[in-house]
Amino acid sequence: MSYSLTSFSKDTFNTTLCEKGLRPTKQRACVYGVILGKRDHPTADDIYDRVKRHLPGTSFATVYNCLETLVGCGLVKQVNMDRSPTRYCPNLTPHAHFRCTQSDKIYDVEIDNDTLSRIQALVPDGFEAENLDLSFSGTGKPSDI
Amino acid sequence: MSYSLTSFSKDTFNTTLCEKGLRPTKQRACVYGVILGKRDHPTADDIYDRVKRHLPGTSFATVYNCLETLVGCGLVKQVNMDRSPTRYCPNLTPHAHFRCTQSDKIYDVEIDNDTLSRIQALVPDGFEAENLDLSFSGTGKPSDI
DNA sequence: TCAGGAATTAGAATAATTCCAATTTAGCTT
DNA sequence: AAGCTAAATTGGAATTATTCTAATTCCTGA
Repeated sequence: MSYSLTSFSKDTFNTTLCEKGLRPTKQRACVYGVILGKRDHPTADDIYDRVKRHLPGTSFATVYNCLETLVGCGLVKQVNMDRSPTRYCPNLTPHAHFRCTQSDKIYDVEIDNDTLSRIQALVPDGFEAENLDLSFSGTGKPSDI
Repeated sequence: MSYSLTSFSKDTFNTTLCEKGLRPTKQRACVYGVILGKRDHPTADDIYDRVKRHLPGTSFATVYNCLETLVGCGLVKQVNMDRSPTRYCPNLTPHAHFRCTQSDKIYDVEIDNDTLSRIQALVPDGFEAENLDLSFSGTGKPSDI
């Protein structure tokens, strides 16, 4: 296999899955590996292509299954922008996304703690937010255009 | 027709469309009317059902066409939460959304100007945000659960 | 009233994702 | 090491929201 998880992420991967009673299979490792390997917010389709280069027999269903598992145990995040295909992201820190409408590229946007807590403070009393999603779209880096 | 636009919104509707060289047809008025009439963030499907009660011959394609037109001229906003069907909202002020994962209801969440400008300030130099989307999900009002 | 573009229509097509039933695999037990 | 069992994977069918298409109908302004 030409993809490789660093020993750190291999460890995170194994322990995170095992803690939940899930098996660290080669398909799951590969999906996780390709997401970590090229942090370009790939779609399931992109991931499928990349995974097939390492594990040619892999099916689409497996890619979706693996993604669901990885999202479920918090190893990767889903990024949904409008109606476009879901993208996946290994950046687990709280951050926003910016989509360039011209290149369709997605950029991570840091959220400082102060702004983050102000955002969280918007949630009215009686509501309990488990998740927050912040995204921008517009024209991105000059190099994209 | 049992739905009715207030004279204010009828006026907004007519002038906004006419300004863009678009026709204020009865289907468009009806779609706009049902969205204003029950501000519950309906899906295209919901809107289709409601419109059919007033204009029985209306097709799904028309509902989508009308929605596209209304969104295009800024009379309503699209709300996309995760992968669920697009919802529509007549609240044009900058606001966020909260989805209760138990009832699947969507609530508008006000964003004060101060927080709004802090959020806008997150966008890095060289990027120009035309749109911002902020949404929360979690457990909503006790009455929902 | 008539022409011509705009809007609507029904139904087919598409795209992303999920489901399903059958097979394979991994991780125990012995 | 062999067998067992539940978990994971597989290919293909199904689903769902949405978009497309080509034909028809409707407005509007000459």
